[in-house]
Amino acid sequence: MPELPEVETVRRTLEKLVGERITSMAVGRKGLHMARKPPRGALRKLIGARITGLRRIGKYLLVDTDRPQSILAHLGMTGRLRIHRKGDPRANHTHLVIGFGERELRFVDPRRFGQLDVVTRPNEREHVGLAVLGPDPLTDGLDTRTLFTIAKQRKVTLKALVLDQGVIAGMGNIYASEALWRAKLRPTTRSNRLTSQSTAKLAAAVREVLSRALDHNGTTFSDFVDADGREGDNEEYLWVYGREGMPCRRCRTSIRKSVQQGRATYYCPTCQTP
DNA sequence: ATCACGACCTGGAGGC
DNA sequence: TGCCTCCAGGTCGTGA
Repeated sequence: MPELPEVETVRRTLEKLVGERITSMAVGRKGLHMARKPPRGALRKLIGARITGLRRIGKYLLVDTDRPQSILAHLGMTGRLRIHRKGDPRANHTHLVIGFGERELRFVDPRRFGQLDVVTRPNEREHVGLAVLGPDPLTDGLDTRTLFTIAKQRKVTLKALVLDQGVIAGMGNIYASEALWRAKLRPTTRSNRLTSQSTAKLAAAVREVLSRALDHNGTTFSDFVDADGREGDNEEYLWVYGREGMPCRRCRTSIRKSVQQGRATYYCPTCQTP
């Protein structure tokens, strides 16, 4: 579900929590899979703290408090962070409930691929998930020269290159297909074969695809919603993802689907040249 | 060192 | 209706 535009959409709808004081903290007993279990003790110590800001780094969200600690969240595939009223029925797979008087922020994740942790500022970047992240295209920009240098050093497919969080933080499977279509590049092409011109196109395409999706509040393919429960509108603007057999929006060729590294890739066999 | 693959989970959709 | 198989926005550990 959540790639950079979706996580940023959630971040924006969570900003209304700034200034609120944490009055309760309930940690589910079933752990999340990735990182170890959410640190129950460290989370409970934040009762009484006040929210001072919401940040996003790649696909990670940071809930800053007026203490040195921040809550770190990653939504994995099916994670949701939503604001509820205290009495609302609690969904299955609710892993964390942060109370703010009459309101609650709930983290729900059926597949349990998400992550929850507590990090200490200003060393939050030492967290294993954040330490490896490359530039975030929307906050750091995406420098063509840097991307070109990395591409030349490696022989991964372009699909794998743009999905690598150490290369572009925040890219995911939907927008990887979208960006490569936009840049007219074949997903199976090896990164070391990129020219500086095509790298520039790719960098521009990445920025464009992500900011456009953000303008539409993200893509709801099956179940993404923001913190207020609203779906994103970007699905109807997708160029290739999920459009197998439908005409390419540039050249009318039938869009193809293939599987790369176990993940669906969509591309146009005519205008995305190998 | 680099790369591709399977594992980790649950639930929804579609076939029979 | 019910059972089975397949598929899913992410990341990490393994083995080649």
